[in-house]
Amino acid sequence: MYISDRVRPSCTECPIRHRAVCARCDEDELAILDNIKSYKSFKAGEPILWRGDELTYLASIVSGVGSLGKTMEDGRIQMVGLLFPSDFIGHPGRAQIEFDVVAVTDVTLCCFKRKPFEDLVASTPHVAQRLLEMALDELDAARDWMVLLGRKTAREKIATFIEMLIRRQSLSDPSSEALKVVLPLTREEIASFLGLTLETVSRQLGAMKKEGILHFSDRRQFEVADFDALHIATGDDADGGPLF
Amino acid sequence: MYISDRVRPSCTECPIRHRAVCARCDEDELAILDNIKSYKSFKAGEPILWRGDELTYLASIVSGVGSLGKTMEDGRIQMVGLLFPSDFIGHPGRAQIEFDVVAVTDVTLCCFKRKPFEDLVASTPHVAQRLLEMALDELDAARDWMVLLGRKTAREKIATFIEMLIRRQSLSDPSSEALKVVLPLTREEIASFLGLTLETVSRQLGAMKKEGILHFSDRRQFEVADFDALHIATGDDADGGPLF
DNA sequence: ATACATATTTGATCTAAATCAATGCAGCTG
DNA sequence: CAGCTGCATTGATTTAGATCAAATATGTAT
Repeated sequence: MYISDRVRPSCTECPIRHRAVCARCDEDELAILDNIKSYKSFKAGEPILWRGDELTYLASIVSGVGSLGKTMEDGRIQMVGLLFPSDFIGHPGRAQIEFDVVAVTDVTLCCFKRKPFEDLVASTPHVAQRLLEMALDELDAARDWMVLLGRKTAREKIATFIEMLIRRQSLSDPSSEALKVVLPLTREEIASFLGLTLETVSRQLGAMKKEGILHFSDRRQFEVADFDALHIATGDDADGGPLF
Repeated sequence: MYISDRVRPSCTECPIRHRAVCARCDEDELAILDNIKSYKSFKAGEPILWRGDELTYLASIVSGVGSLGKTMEDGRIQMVGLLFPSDFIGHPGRAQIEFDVVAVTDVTLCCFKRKPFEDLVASTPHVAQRLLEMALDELDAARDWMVLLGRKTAREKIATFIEMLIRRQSLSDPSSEALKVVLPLTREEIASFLGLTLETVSRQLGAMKKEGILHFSDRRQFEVADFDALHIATGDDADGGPLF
């Protein structure tokens, strides 16, 4: 199975502190980060930030899964990203956030005070470069997701989503059995992520179960029994770029 | 009408050289950039880069309009961005490009040799920071576009697209009459950008003409006669974030 | 002008997925 | 254990937009 080494190669380094950012930091820089950090926890379902909120902190996810999304005036929701451990929240250099951040499962964040963090970015070129790399990875991932939203069928969306979950799960826990998948999201949340409705998600998962591609042990837990069929169903070519 | 000052505020500065990157460069840095730059031109319709191409240059658009997109195995195409003057092509720190770049109109690029450009980024913190800002702007724009692709109706997509064009046109040419729009794209290209088919694009434009929202002087040129109606049709709230 | 290629419009039909509407199934709580 | 409450499935129906199919401009080359 294809696992990208391009997506946040540093995310298993520096496991205790703030993995995403500090990959190349020396002890002095780590000390600064430690000084301005604090941990915060959120229960599943709780909003973390709302569109337009003033950002006094930037944060990186320590544990749990969050979502980044936008709600339209009439209530339609589109998720634009899932936040896994080591993912970053907030833009250095921006005082506001443009999207809603919600805790999907219980979430723990490592928060950095914005002002001193930005000072560190300004005075430490390799941190700026690391953040640039991360932003560019996310930009590519967002664009791949645009292809999914604009052109893929329901089946292809679901298959792609499952492949992405597998990739992210084995990245954050390389010891885990690769083909056992735990869905952190409800059908409705999956639907908001894929630009579908919850019924369509349910039907497609049901169909893939009936076809023997997935073996469910529970409504939120299954094993991929036929990875080739799953991959073919994504509509991507063999080495299709990594999504998230 | 709402014009964002967040989108590339520097794009009218430094008009002769390479506006996007050099906003804060001093004369020495500009000299380095001048040294490693060269101009290249492409005719409308020509491919500029293909997915997987080795990048020996990074570039910024001087004139014309380009597109960034991905083609699926079976030929389905999704554009993931339009490239206007001052937009940047290629990721510093990446040897390959993940998307197809095509000249939509005749295009002139200002190309920088990759290696020395990356050296400049590494040794010049404010350039890295500028690139980070640009990447984060594009990331927000890409995410807003995900909302469009995942949740908006055909009508909303078209209206949003026209608003975006107005914004970009008046950014690159503030003297232009804001509500006169020249479509640089064919119906088919608009469709690939919006996740629609060309017939649907044609029908929606036709309907907006009949409803008096747009006055066409030519198939590729029209005036927005009723901006409020257009904005309402986007489905965004009043101060809806800037798209591209 | 004539012919040809390329965009565009317009109409008729089809279909994937949305919507509407129950019903089923866990995990909790009292 | 009975009764909620919040997911999840399943079925019937509708519909926005895709697909299929001409017809009509527009532009360019001969």
